[in-house]
Amino acid sequence: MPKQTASRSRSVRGSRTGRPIMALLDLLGRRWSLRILWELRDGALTSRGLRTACDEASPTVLQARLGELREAGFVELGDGGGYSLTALGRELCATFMPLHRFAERWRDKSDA
Amino acid sequence: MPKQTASRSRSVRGSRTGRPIMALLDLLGRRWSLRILWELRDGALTSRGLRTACDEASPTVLQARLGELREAGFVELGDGGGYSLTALGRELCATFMPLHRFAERWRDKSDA
DNA sequence: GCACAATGCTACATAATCTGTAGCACGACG
DNA sequence: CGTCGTGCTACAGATTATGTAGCATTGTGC
Repeated sequence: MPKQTASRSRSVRGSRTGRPIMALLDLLGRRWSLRILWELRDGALTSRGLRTACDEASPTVLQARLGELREAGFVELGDGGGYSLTALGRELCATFMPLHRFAERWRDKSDA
Repeated sequence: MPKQTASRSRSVRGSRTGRPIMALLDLLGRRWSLRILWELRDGALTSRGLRTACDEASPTVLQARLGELREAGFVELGDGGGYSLTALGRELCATFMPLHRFAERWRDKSDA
C-alpha cells in the first residue's frame, strides 16, 4: 500500500517537483500504463479482453494500473462493464499517436 | 546482467508481437525511461547531473535505462563525457512535447 | 610525480514491484 | 439450479528498484 490513498497523486514520484509533467511521466512510466492506453485506443475492452490484448499480463498489475488510470481520469469503467477511455484519455492517446509512425521508422533505422 | 547483450530487443516484451510500437511502448514503459528522455531534452547531462535531475534516482536503474536507451539509439555518450539525445532521440522527444501542454490541462481538470 | 576532484559505472543487501495461478462475489442466461 | 462472463483479489515466487558504498579512469593543479 502506498503512503496515501488521497485524491490523485498518491505516490506519483514526479509530483514532488510540483510540475504536472513529472507526475504524468511517472504515471505513464509504469509497467503496462502506456500499453493499456494504447489497447483502449480504438474501443472499449473488458478486463479480460484487455488482459488478452496485453499479452496475458497479470491481473494484479492490470487492476493496479487501471485503478491509477481511472483515478487520473484517463480511463473509466462503463456501467455495462468494459473499460474505455474518457475524453481526457482520448486526448492523451491522440498525443501518443505520432509514436506509431515513429516506431516504424525506428525499426527501419535499427535494422539498417 | 540480462539474459543477452544482443543487438536490440533483448527482452522487450512487446516485440513478441512483431509490432515495433509494442517494443517502443514497453521500452518507454519502464521506470525512468520517459523521465530520462525528458531531462535530456534541452542539453547534455553527465551521469551524475542526470541523477540529480531525476530526483536522485539510483545509479543502478539509471545505468540500466541508459544502456537500453543507448542500445535503442535514442541516447549516446559523448566522448568528453555527458549523455545526450541522438537525432533519433530528439525526434522521439519532439513527439512527446505535446505532453507538456497536456499535463497542464490535466492538472487543471483534476483540481477542478 | 601526486593529491584531488569528477567522470562513467558496478556491488550488494534491502525494499518494492511484477508474475502466474487460483479463486472470490456478482449478475445474466439457460 | 448450473454455467458462463464480468470485475476484482490473494498469495507465493521471481524480478526489478532503492540506497549506499565504492571501483577504475581521466583531467587539473601543484
